[in-house]
Amino acid sequence: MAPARNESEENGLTPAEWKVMKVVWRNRYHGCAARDVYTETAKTEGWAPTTTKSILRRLVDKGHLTARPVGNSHLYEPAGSALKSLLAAADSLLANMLEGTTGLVITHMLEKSRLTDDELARLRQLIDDRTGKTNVTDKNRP
Amino acid sequence: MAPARNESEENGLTPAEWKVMKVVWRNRYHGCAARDVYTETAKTEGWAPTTTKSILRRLVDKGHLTARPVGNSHLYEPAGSALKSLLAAADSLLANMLEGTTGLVITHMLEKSRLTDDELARLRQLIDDRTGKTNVTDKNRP
DNA sequence: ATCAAACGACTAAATTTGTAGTCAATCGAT
DNA sequence: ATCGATTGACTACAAATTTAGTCGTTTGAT
Repeated sequence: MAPARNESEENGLTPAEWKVMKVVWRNRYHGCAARDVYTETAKTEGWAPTTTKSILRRLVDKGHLTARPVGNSHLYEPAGSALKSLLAAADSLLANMLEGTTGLVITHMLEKSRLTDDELARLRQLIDDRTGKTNVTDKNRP
Repeated sequence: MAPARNESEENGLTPAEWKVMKVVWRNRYHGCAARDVYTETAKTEGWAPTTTKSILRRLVDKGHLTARPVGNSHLYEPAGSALKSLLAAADSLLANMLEGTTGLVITHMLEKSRLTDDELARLRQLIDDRTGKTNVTDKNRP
């Protein structure tokens, strides 16, 4: 016998749920009707409208979205910020790092990203702040 | 009716699978017997030996591990590098980024990591190389 | 007022994941 | 040679995920 419970660590979204959440987050200031989401996911994912609607309902159940009744339909709004979910996903990636991989993975992400000069500068500042305070190879010290 | 196939984008590991893979990767040079893995996961996860063995078998089925028969048991070895899987996981994190989040997420990861000075230096070099080549706010240019 | 379109609730089914039991074969110690 | 421990193969089964259908109700156009 086997009880099963998962939820990908804690607040985890499934891949399909991410796709829906991304649409809602993008439209976070007006909020989304189900239709706004499924017209898009129909194009991008080829999903039937009902598929998207099912996922929306589950996201509400799980507390990732709020649904306010408006007319005959609902207005869906994110319950939390995209950033919070992304940071949580980043944390669970970090949790899987092995010895010596972290730097390489962060490097890889940096390479694949188009950061603005401002973002790069901030990152560089952070690196400067941290250099010398860690885990040094510690050969020669005055 | 509904066919379902998932696999978390492509090569994705489930959370339980990551836990097993991490043990095998850590012992990648000797290889692991099932027992090596389940003594550890029993401690760290509280799993029954059979649970771990099931996951090992599934990982072989999915091609993430190879199993070479040795005596009465098998020697499990990673079919791919940990780094490769981590980079794939990083890519699917990147795929979920929204406008303006990437820098913050990378910053967050950097903050949470203990990189060596060497790694920090490499990262800094990369940042320097990239600064000025992107997405500039583009106000003043000589 | 009528009626088609659309909505959300409910239902459904294949698959995957998590978790573990059973069991025949085998290895190792006696 | 015998027998207990261990192994991997197979089985089990609940919960979660993906994907979508049905249907009563509401709405908007006529």
